[in-house]
Amino acid sequence: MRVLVVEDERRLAAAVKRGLEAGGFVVDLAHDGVTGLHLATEGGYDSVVLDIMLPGLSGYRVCQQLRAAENWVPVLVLSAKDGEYDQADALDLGADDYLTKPFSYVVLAARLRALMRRGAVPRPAVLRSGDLTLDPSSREVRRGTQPVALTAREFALLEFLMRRAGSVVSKADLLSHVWDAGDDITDLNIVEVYVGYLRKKIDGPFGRRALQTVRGAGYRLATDGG
Amino acid sequence: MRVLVVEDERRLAAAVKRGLEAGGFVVDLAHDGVTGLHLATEGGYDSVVLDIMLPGLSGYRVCQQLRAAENWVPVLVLSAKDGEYDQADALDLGADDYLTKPFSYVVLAARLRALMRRGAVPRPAVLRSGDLTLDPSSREVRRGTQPVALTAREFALLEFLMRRAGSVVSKADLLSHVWDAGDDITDLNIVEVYVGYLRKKIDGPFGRRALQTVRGAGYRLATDGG
DNA sequence: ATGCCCGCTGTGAGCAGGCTGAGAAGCACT
DNA sequence: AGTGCTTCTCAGCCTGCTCACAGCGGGCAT
Repeated sequence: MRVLVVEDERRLAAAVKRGLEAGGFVVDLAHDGVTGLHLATEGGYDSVVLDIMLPGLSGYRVCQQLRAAENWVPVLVLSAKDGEYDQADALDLGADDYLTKPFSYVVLAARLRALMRRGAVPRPAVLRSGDLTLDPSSREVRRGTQPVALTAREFALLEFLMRRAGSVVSKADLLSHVWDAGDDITDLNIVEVYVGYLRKKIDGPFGRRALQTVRGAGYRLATDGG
Repeated sequence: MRVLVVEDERRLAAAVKRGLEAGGFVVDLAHDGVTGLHLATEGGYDSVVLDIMLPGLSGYRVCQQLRAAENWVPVLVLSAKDGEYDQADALDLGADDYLTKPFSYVVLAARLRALMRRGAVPRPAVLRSGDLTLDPSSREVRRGTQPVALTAREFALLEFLMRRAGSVVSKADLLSHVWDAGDDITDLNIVEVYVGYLRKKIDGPFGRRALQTVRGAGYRLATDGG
């Protein structure tokens, strides 16, 4: 099993290499994002371990570009514990698993094996929940074949919910991810307002309820689109 | 397998030649764009390695002219790591792969082999969206059979949009790709102005809207030409 | 049954994003 | 120098998005 490890801190990289080799992997190293991306695109790896903080091209970008090039090699992202990014962001960008530093090589190896067992699973470029589809690149949303016109904010909200379809997302989460965290907006009502707008547009006038309220917890987008 | 390497820096060119010959390729060198273009047009190569920064005729122009002459030999473009151009530009102009310096000869050789395995893939010489056509080599644009006269800037803008027809392109992207990145132009209004010019020319006076505004995101050229 | 939250929605102000007309500056060609 | 075209800046306008607010209603606990 060949693994590519992309990590700029040389000592850590070497340690990971040794750790994984001890676990029976064949390991190649890259010390910056650009090299990493090229080696990964080159193909031939069964999985890629990707640091987020990289000089030049960040791990996120690497992952994003890999997926954009339709390369579905399993990617495990490493991040510093106190990083500004979180798991959700990494998974959104097409990573398959996530580990915060410091971590144990045993755990890393085990997760890699799990990923590889699953193999390279293509993720469609378009999000789908039942007959509701959202294409991030063209910014088009359809209910069945019927196009749905959304404003920028509504679109961002729906995209976020669809990426987490099936799980409950709290209003605070939505506020911080869809409304640019760090702003001094704290009134959660705005989320309720936009959920209302969205419902009007994606659930027909009758009864459908793709976007469910989970009282006291948040909202959940039905995986079957309502 | 015969490869033409076009690279003005003699030492690097010689090194690449040695590296590829070690990998079993037969290598010819050209040290400037004009010679490179002649040798490549001459034919007989299974692939071409093309530096971007070349005296006289840039690698981009060489590639463009090759394709305009319906020569579909696989082209791999080399660029300096900090170059102002990016992968997308190279691929847009008809290159088949892209590598930033510094690179390893092993990787270069592997990629060339992959390219040759794929062989020469003709790309349509003319871009089309519905009844809107744009021919990059003759610089002609037609709506149906009706020719449309565009200025240089309008043409560049339309070409860029047509290469990404169906996806939303942000104004910032347009600004950096159509208006020569690196300039200190930051006022996005110029994009709006040119979109206006373009619409006047490619959408008739009535209702057509090939070039859609996606508020808060950018513009999208309809794949069916409006 | 009652009261209290929590969530929903109608209203309207403010404003950002996008469009356009006018015109200045630059360039090519005569 | 004159003409015509292209490129770009600027300011004003308009649309409709975004958001705060306040009142309403339904569910839940007591």
